[in-house]
Amino acid sequence: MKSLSTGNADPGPTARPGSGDFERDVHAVARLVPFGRVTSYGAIARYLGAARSGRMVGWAMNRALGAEGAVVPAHRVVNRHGLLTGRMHFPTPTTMGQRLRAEGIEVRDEQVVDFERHFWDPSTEL
DNA sequence: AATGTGACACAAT
DNA sequence: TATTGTGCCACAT
Repeated sequence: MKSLSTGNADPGPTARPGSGDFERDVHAVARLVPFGRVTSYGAIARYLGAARSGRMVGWAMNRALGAEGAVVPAHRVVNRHGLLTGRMHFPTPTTMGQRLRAEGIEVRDEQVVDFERHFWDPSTEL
């Protein structure tokens, strides 16, 4: 019985099945990125079967920051060039680079140095 | 309801 | 080689 007065409980925005799975999957992979390593949006998207949906990965990360930025190392996710494209979405534009440096990753001019050396591909490593 | 924008990536020109 | 256009899907206006 519902009895719920008028507006139901409303589990939350975008709580529908399907899209929520994708987002959660992205978070799962992001958490699997080892310390001192980085991956790319495209790599995650491809691993999930959405090779051309890198943008959605970014959106999922954005949500992670507000929801559980502490458990989802979004700073380890950069674009395919190793560029810290998502730095503007962090508390401060420098947070992303600082965190990477704290993990021993060299960051130069908003870009990961030796990106390939630190690159972690879920399709290959996982 | 429709249009525009976006933490990307790739093909075509 | 650089630029432009397209696909992807969700969200903001």
